[in-house]
Amino acid sequence: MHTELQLDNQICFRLYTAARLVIQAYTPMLTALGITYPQYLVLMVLWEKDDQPVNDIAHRLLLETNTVTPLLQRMEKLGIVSRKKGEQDKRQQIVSLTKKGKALEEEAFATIPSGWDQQLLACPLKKEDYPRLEQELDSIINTLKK
Amino acid sequence: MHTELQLDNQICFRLYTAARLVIQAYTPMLTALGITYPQYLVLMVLWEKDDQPVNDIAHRLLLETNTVTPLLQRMEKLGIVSRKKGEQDKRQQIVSLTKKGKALEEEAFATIPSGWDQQLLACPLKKEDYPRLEQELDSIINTLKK
DNA sequence: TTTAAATAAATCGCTTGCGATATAAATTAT
DNA sequence: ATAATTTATATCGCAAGCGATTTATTTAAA
Repeated sequence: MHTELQLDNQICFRLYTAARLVIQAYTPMLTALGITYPQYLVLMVLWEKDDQPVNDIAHRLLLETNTVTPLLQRMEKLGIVSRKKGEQDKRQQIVSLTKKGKALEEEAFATIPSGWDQQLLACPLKKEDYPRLEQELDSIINTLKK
Repeated sequence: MHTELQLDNQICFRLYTAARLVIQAYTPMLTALGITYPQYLVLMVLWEKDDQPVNDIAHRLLLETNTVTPLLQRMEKLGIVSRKKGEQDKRQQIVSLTKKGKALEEEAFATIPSGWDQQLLACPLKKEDYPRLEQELDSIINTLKK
């Protein structure tokens, strides 16, 4: 019986589970908007700065282009982004928000932050605990990203 | 520009990213053992207690059986677990470690804990920070699980 | 300049994760 | 006991993730 190999001692299992459950908690709100969680992430990137090449979006999300390209293709089919070949660098695909993609920002703002607060009402984690938690997650992320 | 909808303010994005990167850090060690991360989770459950029905494994991992069943089928094909119909309750499938599945515990113990420590050498998170981090993740998990 | 190396996306194959549904066995209700 | 309900798995379809490879374009080198 190796305690290092017990599920209860695994920070990784907690991260994996917390991430899944938090995404599940977002899902009903996102489904109402017609999008998935990774699509929501792409939208947040583009709401911050429109007209970005695939690579920049992928880097911002710490994902590979072989994940992001199909994601963007699905989003294009949904009519929330458009893609066009880059002017200076023809290898690039510049991704832009459509009118529908831009409109989703207000829809998301109207439902998601408040809905999320609801979900955490019963959580013993207090508002003042979040900054440290975020910092600690960031230090894990920064240590492991290449 | 809604700050609530910025990527940098999303605890969820941090959890999602940290989980992915930590799993990526485990992957080379697991690949050497011939398994994936979710398969490793199932093995940890069975190393703790062998001969469990699918449902118990799924509950322990907070996963649905429609995720766990195919996972177990792949593990059976790999020869690390076996499944047999339950004696008392014939609806159940009792999952057991094979000799190979049991042997993997020592192999994992020999490589994974030390390999993981290596990965985090450069991480500013100190050993004494982990218990609180684990507690905070647990309170998120416990709040969101049904 | 012509070639070689690097870069940006895309494609392929496979494993997860999960909503929805189906099937079989056990439990409860009538 | 027979029917209705619940429970344990399994199956199906689709969206991610990601390793590996491919294609097009750009940059660097010979």
